[in-house]
Amino acid sequence: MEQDGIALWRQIEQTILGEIEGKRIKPGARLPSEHDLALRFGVNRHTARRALQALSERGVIRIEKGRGSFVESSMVDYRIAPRTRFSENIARVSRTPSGELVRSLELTADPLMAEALNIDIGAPVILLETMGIADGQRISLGAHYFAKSRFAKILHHYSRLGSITKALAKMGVTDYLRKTTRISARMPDKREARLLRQKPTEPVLIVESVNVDPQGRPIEYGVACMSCARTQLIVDF
Amino acid sequence: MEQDGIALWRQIEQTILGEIEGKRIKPGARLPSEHDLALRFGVNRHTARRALQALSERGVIRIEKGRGSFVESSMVDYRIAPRTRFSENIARVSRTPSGELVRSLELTADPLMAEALNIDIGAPVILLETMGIADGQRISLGAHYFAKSRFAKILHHYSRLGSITKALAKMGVTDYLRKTTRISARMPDKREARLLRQKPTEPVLIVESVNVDPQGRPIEYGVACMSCARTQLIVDF
DNA sequence: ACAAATTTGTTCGTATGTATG
DNA sequence: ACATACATACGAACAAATTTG
Repeated sequence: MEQDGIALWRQIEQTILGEIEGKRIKPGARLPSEHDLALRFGVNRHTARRALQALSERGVIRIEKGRGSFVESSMVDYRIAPRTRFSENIARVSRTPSGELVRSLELTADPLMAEALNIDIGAPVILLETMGIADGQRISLGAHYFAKSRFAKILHHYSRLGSITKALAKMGVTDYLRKTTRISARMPDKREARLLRQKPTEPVLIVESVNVDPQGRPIEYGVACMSCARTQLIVDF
Repeated sequence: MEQDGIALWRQIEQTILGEIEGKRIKPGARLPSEHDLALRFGVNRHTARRALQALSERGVIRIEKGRGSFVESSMVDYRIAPRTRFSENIARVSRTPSGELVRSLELTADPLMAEALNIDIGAPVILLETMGIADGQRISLGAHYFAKSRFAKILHHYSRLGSITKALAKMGVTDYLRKTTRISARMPDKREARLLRQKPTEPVLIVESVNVDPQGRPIEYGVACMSCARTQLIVDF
């Protein structure tokens, strides 16, 4: 049975996952039938089936009764580097990036925002909530906080340009970089799951970052909530 | 009530969270009672209670009936940088690091391992599974894969030294750095939840990395599974 | 319209190793 | 040391959906 401490079906899962991630099986392609996989790995059909089930739970494949198992459109590698920009990030993997404003509102700085933006607690803050989309797939729900004192017109520019980088450029910020990045994960609330079109039983990655201008002054405090079935963070140094 | 699009209790949750993360309320300390918090924020006790409930679900505080709410021992900031080492990482935040071997076994390289370690599929691989502990709290369950051809004696050295960095040094690898890092999240399986002493309903962060020597040759392929209630990843550039 | 073949889904039964108390 | 529960793995059979001839 389990000769080397790792369950057979897990090994099979890993092997197939590797073939999918390495693009040796392409997105949309049909996997061999359960029967064939069982033959190939020399196991019972149940064991092969278990591996497929696990891949399906990961969102890597989709199983259709009577038809077979199919590789889902691949995960987006979201690169985190000092100059991460959403649109560049998505464009690099030859996908069509698009942003959409979910809502925008004004509020007053709570201690977290105040510290990140280096403003007083209670100072006015503008929040832009955006949906990041790649090839029609909803990738991230981002909350972007700006000090109103400096970026009062951010909403105006963003709604015309559809890009935070471009909106900031209009306001004299031609360059900025990532100062801190904190990554965690949790279960989504109902609203997040609905907006990201994902199951509420699947976790989301939370990426918190502060962007500063070349002089080190805080520009933006952002909290992104990413579907972890559709994205994978890649850290570049 | 919800004057600016974000529920009151969420704002209170954020404010208290900020105070906890900023160490203005220290680990182990008792929070003000629900009644006092309600007075402070000018809301009904139920609203304050909702915020506490949310913090408790996040694992940030622990609520004891009839006694009060207490700040859990704080989250560990786990830094990811080119030279990340577990023990240095934990020592920096003045905690006691310790490692523990969960199990070790030999297996043959699946496509994922083979690519990462630059060896043939099916080549012998040594797996060390370790538990990373900080201040008695279980932080991470790490799977470390080494090519047996080069690191046949890794288990021998690790079991005497209790540190992978030191074991590698014994084998001539005095320096190594992180080549790639991929971060994702998922629900833990039962074994992972049990070993990490966490609820199976709480997600785990998955950090996959390849460490290489200064010449760029792969040394170790690692997959760490981290309790995301107790850790937060910080990316440093 | 129908039959046959293929493929996934489900339910029995049996056996074994591992973890827990 | 023992009993119990659980996950793993194999085997056989049949049901349900889909495709093909």
